[in-house]
Amino acid sequence: MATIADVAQAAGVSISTVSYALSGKRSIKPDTRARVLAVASELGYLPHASARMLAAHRSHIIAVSEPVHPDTDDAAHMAFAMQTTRVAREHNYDTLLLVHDDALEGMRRSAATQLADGIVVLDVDEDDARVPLARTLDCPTVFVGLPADTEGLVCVDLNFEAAARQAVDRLVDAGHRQIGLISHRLETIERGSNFPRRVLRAFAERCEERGVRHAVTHPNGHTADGSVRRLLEQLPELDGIVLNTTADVASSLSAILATRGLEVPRDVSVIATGVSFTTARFAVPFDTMPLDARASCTAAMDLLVKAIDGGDRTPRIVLIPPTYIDHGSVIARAAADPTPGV
Amino acid sequence: MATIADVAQAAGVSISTVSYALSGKRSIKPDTRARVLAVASELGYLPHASARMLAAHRSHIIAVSEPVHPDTDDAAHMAFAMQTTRVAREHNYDTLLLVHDDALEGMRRSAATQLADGIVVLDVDEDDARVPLARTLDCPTVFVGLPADTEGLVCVDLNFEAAARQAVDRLVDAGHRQIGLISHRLETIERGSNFPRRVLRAFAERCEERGVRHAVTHPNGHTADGSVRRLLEQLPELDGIVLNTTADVASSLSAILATRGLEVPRDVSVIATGVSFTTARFAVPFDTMPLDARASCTAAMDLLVKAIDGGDRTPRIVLIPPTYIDHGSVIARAAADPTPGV
DNA sequence: CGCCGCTTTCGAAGCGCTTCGACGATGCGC
DNA sequence: GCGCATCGTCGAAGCGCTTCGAAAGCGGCG
Repeated sequence: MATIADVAQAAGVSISTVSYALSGKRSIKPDTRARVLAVASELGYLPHASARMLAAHRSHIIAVSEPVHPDTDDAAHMAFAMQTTRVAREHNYDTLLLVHDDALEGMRRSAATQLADGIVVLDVDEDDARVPLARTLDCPTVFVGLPADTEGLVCVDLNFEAAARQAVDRLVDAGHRQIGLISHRLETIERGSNFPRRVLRAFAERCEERGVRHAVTHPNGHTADGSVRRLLEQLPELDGIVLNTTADVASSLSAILATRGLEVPRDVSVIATGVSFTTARFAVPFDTMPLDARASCTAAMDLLVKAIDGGDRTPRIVLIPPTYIDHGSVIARAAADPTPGV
Repeated sequence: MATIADVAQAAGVSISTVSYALSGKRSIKPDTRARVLAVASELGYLPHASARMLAAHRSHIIAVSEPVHPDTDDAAHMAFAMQTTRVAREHNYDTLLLVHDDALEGMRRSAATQLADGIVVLDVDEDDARVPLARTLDCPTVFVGLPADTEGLVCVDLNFEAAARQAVDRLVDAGHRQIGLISHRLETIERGSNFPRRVLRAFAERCEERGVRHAVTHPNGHTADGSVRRLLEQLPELDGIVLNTTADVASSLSAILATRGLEVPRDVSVIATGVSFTTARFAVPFDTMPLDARASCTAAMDLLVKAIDGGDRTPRIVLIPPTYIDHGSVIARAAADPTPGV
């Protein structure tokens, strides 16, 4: 409730001196500055948010656009929203949450009213309506995820292709010969998130390059049983599984393999790749290359702050290299063809 | 980018006339008003957020305090944060997300800088540090959840006691004689959320009143197997289960009962009560009395808006009556003692 | 000694909006 | 026909802050 005028009066200086003492934008004699700071903290002075915004042409607020579809993975979304908020605070920004139908209108509104200094767009679809909108807004915007047309945008995403390739390489290097990919449900893929497709493509290409048999399946429901059955039909000697799917499907995998007498990693090695859940607490923990909300949001916020404060709005795509976390779910296989070498 | 001065000039009226035409706070001649509105929408005029805040002493922003613990149920939290945001928009408020360690400091800051007009406190613990803080803030605050000491607070919560009693009554009325409650993990309860305790107490009391055998168990991990075993030890003729637990435990229940030859509802009836997940897509959908984020947040926002706009800050506790959703997981039992009546 | 340049501080002009008081114009009753 | 109430509009005073330009004070140098 104390205003800058109260502080100025109590410290016996002018309002502008207080302002400069607190912001450090001009040099103030050290003892004056100390006195001002002491008085300010004594009075519990905090600058009035809207007055500061109005005068400084900066709100220190970042809008977070977070759409919610029926098939939304709430836990994953939560993680991204939370991390965005946390990282924003580290840069001294607050976050305004824009959800649902309001995601578009909210972006427009918070940009036009200059409520937000910048926008973070989460859960980007291949063909996302927020892409053309962002181009018209004249408000720094960072996309977390990769739309089809990235012309003029700043985007951050996990390098899903690298993650898929690395998973294949790990398995092939360890002697696996028949590798299955359990992907996302078809409806999810059709709805537009593009990373499942990127994983699909990179997985298949890498398997071809490395010359191993491979197959892909999409779960129907919330468990992996149909997927396992279909994989085994195509790959009778299935010895490696790459997971790029939801938590419920992944967590059901061990038990379902067990019903067929298959044990992880004794009979089948498993690697999760580009997934947003942690596999550490599964009955059998899987090796994983997580889609790490913290890493993505940190990178996104760095770019956004650079755009806001530094005026650097050059379009760019930042692909975050995947990290491999070993939980022991991959073991070396004896060579499939046991003819002695050379 | 257009300012109110641009609109005024284009419409040939003064700034204050534009302001009144748009806000409706004074009467303006209909055709003047129409002209102003036309010009405003043509110019795409939207009032500058901070200028409006500063002049009107109102930010139209509500802070949402959402702590995140290690054992947080992300999906449930997401639902509450999203619903709060959605409902706030219906009242023309935006929401600022305060998470984690910043939950306390953020409340203080957004109140002191008058960034927020009001605060919604989510996931309230029995002994929540945000309670004493709220009492000092002089910023309208609504708690979603019930702390131990509600003195002077405005709180909204599901009537968990009524939900527990109603679940017991349903089962007893349908002839069940041995009812088990699967509660939350002990660590969750000890951490401080109080609704599990309220359910425990009301469940036990109601069972006593109705004169049925009952038992309570807390899961250890993420499935219900230990809980089912312990319930059956105490209640060999277990014929009804009340669930007030997490989604993973609940979703594992049918399969675990099946391993003991028990089928829902043929052998055991099940009612979920005060849970934040939906049971509709379970293999066997359970009857449920959901902890409905939408209902809680709507009620909370109504109270908050009343406090902000109407100045009505009278402390009160609003308990939301539970709704029973029938999925057919409860069937009538033959009377345990089959002596023919009268 | 006077001038210059530096440091430190101050005054005042906004930022774009809301809102209060006032003023001219119009309509009514007596 | 005059006074009075009412309606519609306007001007100006803020809201609390940032920031620019300038003033004041001071030491050093020619």
